[in-house]
Amino acid sequence: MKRSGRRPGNQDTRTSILEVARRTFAEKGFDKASIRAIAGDAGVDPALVHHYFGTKEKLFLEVMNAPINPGELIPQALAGPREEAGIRLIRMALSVWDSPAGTAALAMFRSALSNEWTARLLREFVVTQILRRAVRELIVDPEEAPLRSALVATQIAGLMVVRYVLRLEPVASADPELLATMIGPNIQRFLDEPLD
Amino acid sequence: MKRSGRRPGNQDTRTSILEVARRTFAEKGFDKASIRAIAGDAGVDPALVHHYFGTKEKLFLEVMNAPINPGELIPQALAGPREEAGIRLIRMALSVWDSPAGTAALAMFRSALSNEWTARLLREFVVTQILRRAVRELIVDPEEAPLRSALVATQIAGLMVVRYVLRLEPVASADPELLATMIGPNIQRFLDEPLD
DNA sequence: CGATGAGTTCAACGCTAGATGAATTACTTC
DNA sequence: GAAGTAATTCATCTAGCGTTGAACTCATCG
Repeated sequence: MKRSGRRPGNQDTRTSILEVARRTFAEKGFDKASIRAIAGDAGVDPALVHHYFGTKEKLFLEVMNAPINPGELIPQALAGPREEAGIRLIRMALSVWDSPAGTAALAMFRSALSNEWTARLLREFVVTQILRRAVRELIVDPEEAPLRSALVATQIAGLMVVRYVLRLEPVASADPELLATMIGPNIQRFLDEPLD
Repeated sequence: MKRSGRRPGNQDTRTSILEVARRTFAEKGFDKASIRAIAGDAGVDPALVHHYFGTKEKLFLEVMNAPINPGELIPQALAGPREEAGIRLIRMALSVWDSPAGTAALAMFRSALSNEWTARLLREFVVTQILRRAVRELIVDPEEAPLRSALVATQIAGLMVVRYVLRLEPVASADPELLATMIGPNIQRFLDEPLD
C-alpha cells in the first residue's frame, strides 16, 4: 500500500505531527506518549519524527514552546478589584486548560507528575514565569510570598488533578463559574489571611 | 557466587519482597516501579516475585491490602468540635502520609496519577471507603455531599501533589501543624459555606 | 532533461519490560 | 534415607521503546 519515499502534493507534515504530539502528551504524559504512537496517529513513520525534531525531549520542548506565554494572561488575571483576585485566578486557569491552547499546559502538568525531567521543567517555568510575576502584585509581605504562593499552588494543582487527571465527579464536569465561586475565596484566603 | 535453588535457613522472603515493593511503588508509581528493580532491591530473582504474586497487578493489590483501612482513622478524625473538622482532617492526613504506614497510600496516589488502572482503583477506594463514611457525618445536606467532598478532595490532592510529588518548597518541608492551621479553614469552608 | 535536495519509509540495533517453564537446592515427613 | 514439596534461580520468549543510517520518491530549479 504505502510506498516509500516522498509523498505527492504539498502538505505540512511537520505541523500535523506537532498537533498529534501535543494531544498525545496531554493525554498520556511524557513517558507513556510513545514516538511510535504519535507517528502512527499522524500517519507517518517514526523515523520522520526524529528527522524533524531530533529526540523525544526536543519534540516535547517544541510542543511546549508556542502556546504557553503567560505574558498576556497574568496581567489579565490581575486586572480588577484586589479582593476578587482568587476568583479571577480560578476562572482564568479553567478557561485556559479547557481551551485547545491549554492542551500544552495539561501535557506539561501530566508529564511532570511522573517524569523527573519534565517536573524540573515545570517547577522552573512556574516559579520564574508565573509566581514571580503574579505574586509580587498580590502578596503584601514579600517574606511570606514563597509560602503563600505555594499554598495557592496546592489548591490549583489539586483542582487540575481532580478535574483532569483523576476525573472525579462532579468536579470533572462542573461548570467553571461554579468552581470559581466555590474555590476562589479559598485562594483569596491564602493570599490575605494572617499566617498564624 | 549465588547458587541456584532454595536458600538455607528460615527467612520470610515473601514479606521482604512486599516491603520493598511498597517502598518502590510509593517512590516511583506503578508503571516505573519495575518488577526487576523490586527483585533486585530485595536480593532476589525476578521470577520469584512472579512465583509468589503471579502478576505485577496482583503484587500491587497485595501491597495495598494490609495497611489501608480507614475504619479506625475516619472516626478519629471526626471526633472533636464540628467547626475544627477541617484542621483535624489535614493534620491526620499529614500524619498518615508522613508515617511508614502511609507509604501504601502514597504508592496508590502516585500510581493513580499516571496509570489508568490504578486511577480507577483509587477513585473506587476513595469514594466508597473514605468519602461515604466521612462526609455523611460532616455535610448537612446530602444532596450537596458529592460536590462538597470532591472540593475537599481537590485541596487534599493538591497538598499531596505539591508536598510529595512535585516537592515544591516551602510546602514540601513545612511543619505539619503550620500546614494544618493554614489549610484547615479552607477545608472547613468547603464543608460549611453556602454553594452560591 | 538531469541534478540536487527535501520528504519519507525500511530495516535494524540495543535496551528494558513482564512473563514462563524447566532445572536446582533445601526443608519436611514418613 | 527416600519421597515429596516448597523455595529459588536460569535461560528464554515476546513486546515495546528510542534511535540510527541507508534507501527510495517526489518537487524544484537550471
